[in-house]
Amino acid sequence: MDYKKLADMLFPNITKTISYYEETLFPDRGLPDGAKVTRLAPSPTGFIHLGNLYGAFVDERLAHQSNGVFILRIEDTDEKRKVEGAVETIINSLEFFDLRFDEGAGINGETGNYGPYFQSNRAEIYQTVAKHLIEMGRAYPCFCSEEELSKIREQQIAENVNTGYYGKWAVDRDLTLEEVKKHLDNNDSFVIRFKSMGNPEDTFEIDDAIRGRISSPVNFQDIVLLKANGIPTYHFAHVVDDHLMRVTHVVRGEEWLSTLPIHYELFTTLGWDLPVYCHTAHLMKMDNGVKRKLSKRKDPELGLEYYMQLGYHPAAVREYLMTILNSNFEEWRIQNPDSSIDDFPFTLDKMSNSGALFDLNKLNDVSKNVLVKIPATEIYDFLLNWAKEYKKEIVNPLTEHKDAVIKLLDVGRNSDKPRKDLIYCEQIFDFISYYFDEYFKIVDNYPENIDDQEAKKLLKAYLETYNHSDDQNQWFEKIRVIAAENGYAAKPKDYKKNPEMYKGHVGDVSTVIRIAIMGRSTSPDIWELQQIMGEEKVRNRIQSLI
RNA sequence: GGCCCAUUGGUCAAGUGGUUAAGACAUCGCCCUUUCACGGCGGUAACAGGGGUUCGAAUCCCCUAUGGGUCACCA
Repeated sequence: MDYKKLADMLFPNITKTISYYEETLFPDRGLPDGAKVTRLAPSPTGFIHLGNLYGAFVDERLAHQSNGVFILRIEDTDEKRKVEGAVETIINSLEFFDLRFDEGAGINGETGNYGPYFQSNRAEIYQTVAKHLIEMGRAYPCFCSEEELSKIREQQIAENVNTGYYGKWAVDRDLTLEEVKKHLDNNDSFVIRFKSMGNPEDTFEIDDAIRGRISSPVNFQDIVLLKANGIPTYHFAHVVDDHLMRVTHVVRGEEWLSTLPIHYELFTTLGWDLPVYCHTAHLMKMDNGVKRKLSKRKDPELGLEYYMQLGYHPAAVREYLMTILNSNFEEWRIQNPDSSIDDFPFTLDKMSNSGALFDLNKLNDVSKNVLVKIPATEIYDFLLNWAKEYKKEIVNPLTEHKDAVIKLLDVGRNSDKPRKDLIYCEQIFDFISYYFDEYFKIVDNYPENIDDQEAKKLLKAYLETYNHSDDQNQWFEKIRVIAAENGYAAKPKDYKKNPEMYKGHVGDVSTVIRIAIMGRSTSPDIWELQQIMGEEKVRNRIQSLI
């Protein structure tokens, strides 16, 4: 068989060679030792989720920690799945979470010398490599129709052998030049298949940077390299692109583990070095007592949009992700409370290889601790930007009362034991919403031992002695007096000792006041809040209840 | 079904032949305290099961179970 002739017959217009690409167009990057080149390679379906972010974070850290390069490559080889505007969505989402690309697809076109970065624009490159494989006798055209393929499949099932296109089942494997020519003249559509030399009995071993040594049977399937439209399958595109883009580390989900043998055979057949594979575990979720993979249909918390809508701070999400990415991160964080997350020495071998359960509780806890370190003015800006996008009706109130809001956000945060009330925007706004008259609502009930009449009496007394310029101590002493005068213990300890002597204690009195002013039975310090709200607002709220 | 991967408290997890089996979140109790939050102290709670190997196994091997992935001209 004259493979060269076959190759020219199939690809008469391909005149470039692999070495042209390897040496002239995409030469070695000349990066310092240890610099890692990684890539995020999403398909433009318009849906980017937490799992993507998780993997992207690994790519980003690997590249930027080693002075390497982080590439965005768009895997748009499947026309059916393309979604308009998806690339913009992907870039915007990743940027929101502070993941920056050095190279590849971008909002304003591509940057970098190893493009194009859209696979749909790389057809000539793939065809050059395919042609080369045909010349080697390791690829061939296959003219089988879908019907023929499913017929083969049926028979394999009937005979109880492995399904697929391989060995003696690969009927077009040894077509003669004349047969190929006849098909071509007939304008029959065809794909290019890889000619596998693998024996299903053989196994190979490979080191995965996350999972360690893994072994599996070698590939023996003649998988499709180029589809009928001349566009490559994922397998072929992965091998060609990652080689030519000089990618050193391939980070991808564990669903790719089972096709690793294909990639292994492709790389070795072409005589190319394998990248370091890093197969990440899936994010899981607890559902009715069983652990299962997060699903984009059933689980809104998988979508990045979910966190953006609730207004989680990107730094909090990153921080949380890092805690599940590297098991020693939390320990490091305790020792380096004020360091940037970028200073943490992220390593692949500290990554778990079993699926982590996504834990909203933990995210919230992490978020509290992240936000407590962010200045109130910055939180204000973040809150405002969030509102502009997701809760427009509060933009005006927020802007009009900017100074007060900043103070409210900062209450109790500037001490050795700062309050950690702030988690995410939706919750933060709720937390301070009582300030705004249009959102103020009485949601909690007075303590059980106090009825409406009693509450009115206490509030009246409070209003009569209220002096807005009292300091915190003077203010609270007055409350103790009111308590005592009305039969409440001025100190909770007194009440505890002799509960039968009192109607309650000073805490009950302050609760009544808190409810009158804030509408709820829990809040930060009343005096501080009153100072922020101003005398008029305080007096009005009390007045309206008596 | 074949093949591959995984399995330590409710969750994330440390652990790589000898540990009282860490720590964090959650939970519960106590303390601090005018509420809440913060903080402090303490408690409950785990090596999926069964066989080996070994003086000794969470750690090595085998089997079983469970969960996950994959078997496309999708990625």
